[in-house]
Amino acid sequence: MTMSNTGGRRRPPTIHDVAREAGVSRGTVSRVLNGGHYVSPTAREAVDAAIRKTGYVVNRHARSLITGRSDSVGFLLTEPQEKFFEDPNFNVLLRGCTQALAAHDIPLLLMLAGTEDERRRITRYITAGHVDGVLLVSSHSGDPVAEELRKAGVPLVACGKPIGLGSKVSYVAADDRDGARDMVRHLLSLGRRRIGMVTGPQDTPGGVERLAGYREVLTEAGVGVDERLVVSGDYSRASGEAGAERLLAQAPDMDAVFVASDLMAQGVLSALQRAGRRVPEDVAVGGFDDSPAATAATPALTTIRQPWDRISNEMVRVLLAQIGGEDSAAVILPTELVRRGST
Amino acid sequence: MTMSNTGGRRRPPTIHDVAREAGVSRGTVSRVLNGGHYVSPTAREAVDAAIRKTGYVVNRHARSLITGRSDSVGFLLTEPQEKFFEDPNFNVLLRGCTQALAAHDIPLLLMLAGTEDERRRITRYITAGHVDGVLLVSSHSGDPVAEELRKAGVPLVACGKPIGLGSKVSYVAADDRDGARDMVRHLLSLGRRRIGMVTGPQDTPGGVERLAGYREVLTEAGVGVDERLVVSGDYSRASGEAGAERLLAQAPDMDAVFVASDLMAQGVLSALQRAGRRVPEDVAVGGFDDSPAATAATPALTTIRQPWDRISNEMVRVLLAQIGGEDSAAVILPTELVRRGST
DNA sequence: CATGCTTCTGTGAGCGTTCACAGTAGAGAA
DNA sequence: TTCTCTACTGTGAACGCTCACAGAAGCATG
Repeated sequence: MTMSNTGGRRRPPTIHDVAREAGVSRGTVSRVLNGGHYVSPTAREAVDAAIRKTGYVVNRHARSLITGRSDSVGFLLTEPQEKFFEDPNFNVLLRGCTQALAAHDIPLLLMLAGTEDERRRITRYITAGHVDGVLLVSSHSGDPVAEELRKAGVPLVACGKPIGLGSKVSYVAADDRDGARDMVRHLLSLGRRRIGMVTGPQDTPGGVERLAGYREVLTEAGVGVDERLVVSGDYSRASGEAGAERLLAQAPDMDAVFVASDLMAQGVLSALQRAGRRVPEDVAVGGFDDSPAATAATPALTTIRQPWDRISNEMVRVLLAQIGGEDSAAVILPTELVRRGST
Repeated sequence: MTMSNTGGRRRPPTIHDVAREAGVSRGTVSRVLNGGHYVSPTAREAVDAAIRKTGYVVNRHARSLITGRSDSVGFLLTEPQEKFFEDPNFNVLLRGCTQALAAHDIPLLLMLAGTEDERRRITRYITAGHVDGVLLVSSHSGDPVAEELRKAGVPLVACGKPIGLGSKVSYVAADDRDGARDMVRHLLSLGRRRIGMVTGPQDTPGGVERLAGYREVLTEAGVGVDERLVVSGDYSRASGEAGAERLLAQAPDMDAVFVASDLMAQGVLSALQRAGRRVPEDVAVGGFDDSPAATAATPALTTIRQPWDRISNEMVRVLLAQIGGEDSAAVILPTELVRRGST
């Protein structure tokens, strides 16, 4: 037994201790630790045993000092944080990324760039090389922090297609346009022809794409787009409610509505109910996201599921590849129509 | 093609470069960087200028290697993660801690101990000294990870009083018992006497304390506790709904109900509505948490606000103090009754 | 026998800091 | 003068690791 200190500070074993214990040199231990080429089976076994016996864990600081890598990545949120922290999708994303990184033994550093001061601090922290790469949640256009990171050559993967940034930024996104197309086709297949839409904000890629999908399908189907059937929202419940009211006023004959988020769709349901319209009999309602709000609503929402678990996995995969020297990449993942009571 | 120097990898300036630029030695630069005792004004000025000019940022790995500190802390969640990531309180807590730490220039590492594998990895990571301390979210009893960290002498601050752990673990909590007392007193002051309760899980400190407060006030007031008026829930919306149904069956004359979380209270509202009871006329409903669910409910919930922003700040303060060598501490923060339409 | 190749191992250097210590200069006291 | 004290500065030695390189051993080939 090594000397033990009651409940406190014990000097952790170093690679040196392991080498001595295994009867080999530091170099051999290091080789076993990384990759492990050119190591004899006997040496490897001895080292493994010594590691187990001593409880050795590599000192990442020492390693980072020489490799230049930090073996950690940042999860950067530059959006207004209240909004995102209330968003269940964001939570799934954060959780998914943390777990995907954990599988590679890479810790995730949570970075919230709210105030100007925080933005500066975080930018410096990242460009100084204290993380190897950044997972970026900042879908809206013209983000100065992201732009600066891009310029500094920091490996970067955005969630959702970044609007403001140069084309060289990697991103992973759900196929918003195709999802919207699916939903509108679904509504058409139910015989609806006066299909309204409550859009998302038009400075976000998702908002733009979902509207585009809506327009495309209606045009292709020969139904055409009636601009009185299109109103804009900001993904909030309240804006869905307001949007539905405007739609009912502008186009009382509306028989379906595609809402760009489930949360807004909840608001739409309230407004329709207040106006005495039955869902789905009078008006079919389609949401987007498949968030908890979708199942909590009455009736439960037909919606488009975004593959958040796959998105987080892909973001991590692409980021690690980029850290490894590969080129930037864009990954677009398919969505899925989930049919429930509202259509 | 490999990533070339077009916008990327330049060797960052070291303390050496700064020293040369300022015409002083490494030691002096280091002294300016930390604390800064025994540095002449001229030297300090020269160093500051050189730092600005070179854009120097300290290499944390090198620093950590010698100091033994990592200047980072972990935010550890050992609970089932789905549950927590859906909990708005958890999000506020995570955000608050991140920001409070950022003010000290300390990054937060998010650690999710879901699978057995992850638990082992995280325990090793932490006990190896890769973080200086841990903010712990694990209110339920008998957490093996937390216990191991405590034994290893890792600075630890829990959110909510940890049940299973030894008394030496620091924690910060809202005054659950006092909050519950406030709510029940409030209901009594409205003239209600048949006050039911839907409790939280009894293996969490919050669940226990809220029930205790309920019992205390009713006993003190001479009303007494009718066990048919007490049912247990698990903080989920569904369990609130089920609990209300049981209460209505066991005690149809119930004229108020204290629900241990807002989410459950939402379920209670649904059940009461279905049973034809008006809120608050027939049955007054009091929640706990003041989460978004409270204002989203109809009618809006009277509830007990937990001071989550203060909780996160205190957790960070206590943890940093403990890392600095101070003793463990327990901090209990007052709650606040928020009156809305449901009472 | 020398030469080359492959597979494996040990060694010294050095990554960028901090820290302990030694040293210097100037002021004041003996 | 000489000594002491204070205020400041410079210098090696670490910290624990990886990396490049030099060697050693085993085996086939010239």
